[in-house]
Amino acid sequence: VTSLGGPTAVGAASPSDERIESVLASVRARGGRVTTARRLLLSVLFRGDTHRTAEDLASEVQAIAPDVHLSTIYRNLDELEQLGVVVHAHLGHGPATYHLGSDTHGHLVCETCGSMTEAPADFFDALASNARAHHGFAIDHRHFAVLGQCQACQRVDGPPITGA
Amino acid sequence: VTSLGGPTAVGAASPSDERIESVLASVRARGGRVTTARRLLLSVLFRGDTHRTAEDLASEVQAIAPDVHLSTIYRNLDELEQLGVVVHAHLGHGPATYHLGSDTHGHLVCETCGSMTEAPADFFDALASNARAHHGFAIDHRHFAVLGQCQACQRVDGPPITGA
DNA sequence: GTTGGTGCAAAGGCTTTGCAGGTGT
DNA sequence: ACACCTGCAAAGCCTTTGCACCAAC
Repeated sequence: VTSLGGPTAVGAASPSDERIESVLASVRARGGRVTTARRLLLSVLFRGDTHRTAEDLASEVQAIAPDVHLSTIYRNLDELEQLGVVVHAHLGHGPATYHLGSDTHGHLVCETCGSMTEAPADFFDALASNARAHHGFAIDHRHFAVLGQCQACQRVDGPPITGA
Repeated sequence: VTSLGGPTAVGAASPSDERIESVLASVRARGGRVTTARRLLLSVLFRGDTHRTAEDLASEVQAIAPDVHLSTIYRNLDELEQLGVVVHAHLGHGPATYHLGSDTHGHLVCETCGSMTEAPADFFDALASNARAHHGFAIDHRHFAVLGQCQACQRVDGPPITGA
């Protein structure tokens, strides 16, 4: 079940507004323009739950500006990823999910029921050490989920076939 | 009667022939038929390199029987996966690769250059313990690769911009 | 003869791209 | 004014599916 990702605590002035403006400043500095689609996407990103697909985000943007096209969302997510504002993760088959670059957790995804659990970054420390020591390889535990089987599905699948 | 893909027509039986026949016995036991495509796919699987895509395998089969269609390869790989003979792994974006179920290694894939390194199963022991202890989750380190950056690409990307 | 497998073509799901016209600076 | 960005439609990539014929048992 979900936990992390609730809206930030309410303050006098919305803290996401500051973050949005800060990102838009980077966009401008890079020669980019501040468009409605871009601003809306950012506000949706900073406000909502984590683990949303491009289509989820598009729907939320389109609730306010119905003409914003899915391809625009993809293009903007791409740019935001280059700026380090968001990262996308592949949680098994199906569409990628996007979340804020500040999130450092990984994901455990059940191959049987599709449920997802967040895994703190330090779950991956030993694997990271092994990869670095043996191959000089720096793992990125956020990009692809770790697949496997959740507790509930292990119980169900466990006894192979008992006959009918 | 065709000799195509049958047990080696001339000469002593090879070790893969035995394995092929053993798999085909399981297929028959399950009510399946032994077809040319199926036999050829198996011989290609047992003979060749690991980490081949469905299309790679199709090409190799088609070198002998040009009419075998890619969709037949997919269907047969699917069935072989249910029998535990093969597993497929997603090595980042791009097509899945298939290898023998007896392979237990995982994969480290460079996000920058796409190079792939095999990681022994025990690299994942600590992660597996964490996942089990904290979430009762049984990881399957073979299904999805661990992404990251290889040594060479870290050197190139590492120093941001050193000028000319 | 029955069942299951196959070739082919078409669709499916997710994402990217080409283009012509609109928009921010 | 200029480059950038956008909406739209179409393509692309990998994989699955529907269907009629054929082959294995």
